[in-house]
Amino acid sequence: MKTLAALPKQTSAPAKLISPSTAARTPTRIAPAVSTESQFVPLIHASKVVLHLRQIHAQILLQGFSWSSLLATQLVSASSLRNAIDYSISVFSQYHPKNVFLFNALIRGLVKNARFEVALSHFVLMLRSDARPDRMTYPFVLKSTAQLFLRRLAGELHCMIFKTGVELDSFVEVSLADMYVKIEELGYALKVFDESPHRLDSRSTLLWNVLINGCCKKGDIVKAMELFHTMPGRGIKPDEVVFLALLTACTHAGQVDLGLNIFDSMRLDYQIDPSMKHYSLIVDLLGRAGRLNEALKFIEEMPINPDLVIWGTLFCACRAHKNVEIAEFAVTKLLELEPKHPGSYVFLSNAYAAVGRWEDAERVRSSMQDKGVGKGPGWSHVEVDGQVHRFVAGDNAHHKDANEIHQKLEEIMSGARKQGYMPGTEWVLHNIEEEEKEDALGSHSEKLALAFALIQTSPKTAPIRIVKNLRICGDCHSLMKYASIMSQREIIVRDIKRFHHFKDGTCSCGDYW
DNA sequence: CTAGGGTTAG
Repeated sequence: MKTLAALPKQTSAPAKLISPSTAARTPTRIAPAVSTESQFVPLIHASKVVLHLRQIHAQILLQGFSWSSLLATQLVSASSLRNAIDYSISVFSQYHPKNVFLFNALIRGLVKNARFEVALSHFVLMLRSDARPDRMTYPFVLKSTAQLFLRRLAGELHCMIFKTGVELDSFVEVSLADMYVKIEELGYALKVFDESPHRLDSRSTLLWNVLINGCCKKGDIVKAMELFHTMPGRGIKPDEVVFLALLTACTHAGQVDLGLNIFDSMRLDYQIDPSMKHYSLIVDLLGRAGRLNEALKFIEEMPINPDLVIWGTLFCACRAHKNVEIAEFAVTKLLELEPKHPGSYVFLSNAYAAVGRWEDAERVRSSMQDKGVGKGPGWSHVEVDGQVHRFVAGDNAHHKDANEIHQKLEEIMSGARKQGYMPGTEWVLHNIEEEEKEDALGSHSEKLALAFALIQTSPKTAPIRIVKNLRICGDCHSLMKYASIMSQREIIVRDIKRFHHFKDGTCSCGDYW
């Protein structure tokens, strides 16, 4: 099959294509390119499946001369949004020369599909090409950098934006601030915020949310509340998202009453209807603090029907506080919801296991795998010398340093045991998503990442920074503390909820998270 | 004459 690159380009040979002799022989080919393009664009947008896109692609190929970067861009963009990122990459690589639109479409698609490393490598290709990154490029590049915790690149990108005079519109600013939040440089995030001409725009709620969320993630609820309270005075209307951040922070800080006040204020002072997420945060807030009866009462008085997350949250709280009675009630409710909610498997399986119904637990677990509804494996990554290394729970066999990592892990664990570390088997059953198989405890992805980083980096250098896609489990949390003592290193884990700083045997979250 | 965008939480 001919590749797109091999086809004559419309701009390079127009004279030849419309010459009378050519036109006479191939009359269908003299239609103006513009009309051909405009004919394809809506088709691409209307395509629901990748197969359609491939058919359109083939059709465009048949009319080779009207192939344009616009169509290529549309194809790349449409296929990436339909979960066919590999097809996007192949269209992208076939079209030359690549302009800024094409690069942007691909980078955006890669980010939407969580292929952050690949997104960054295409950004590098872009820098080496004639296409110059613009204000549409940076939000995605910044997002990738943030996700991968690449602190050095973060600064370089900010410089690049500044030096090349890319317009700092509110999108770029939000992305910049959020990147600094995610790499835990709250000071820089605040600087971006303070210098933003958009921050007092009534539509700048997002920028405020990013900052407040940053404070919450770091555990600085005082600063978060301070920022929050300055919003109305500046004409910024808090939205439902900022309350999610604040309530989560209250839960992590054990500030139950503050959280309840914020929840009331959200409804009464700001007229925001709580969503299911807000309700489950309150259940978590009460539950974690051991106020289980109140949590139950709260659920029963909710104006909407509690979903499985709510019952699952209550169930986890009951287990932590060893309240069998309410736990069983929560399990009953979870069972009632089972047929309707394909996402309930993790909770349900744990609930069965907790009441000793191992066969049911196993049945749920395997049907979860059959239907492919698992939340995906836990993974962690860690950066060493600018390279991102990713680890998946229980599976480091393919890693080239698998033996060394395993050995190092053994060494850490036995050292920790001497200092009082007890492998926390209760976490095997805890609802920390997918990683709870017994043998997986010793090979959780964050442990693998830690061992790898300790091998690869020399003592007393920069902190080890690990990113984890789920919440860190209690056993790993405990081991990290011992590891921070033995290695004399600072270890930072950014999990899905917040930052954990391990130093000299303690964690910044105060073990309540 | 020009396609494409940011916060919770993947």
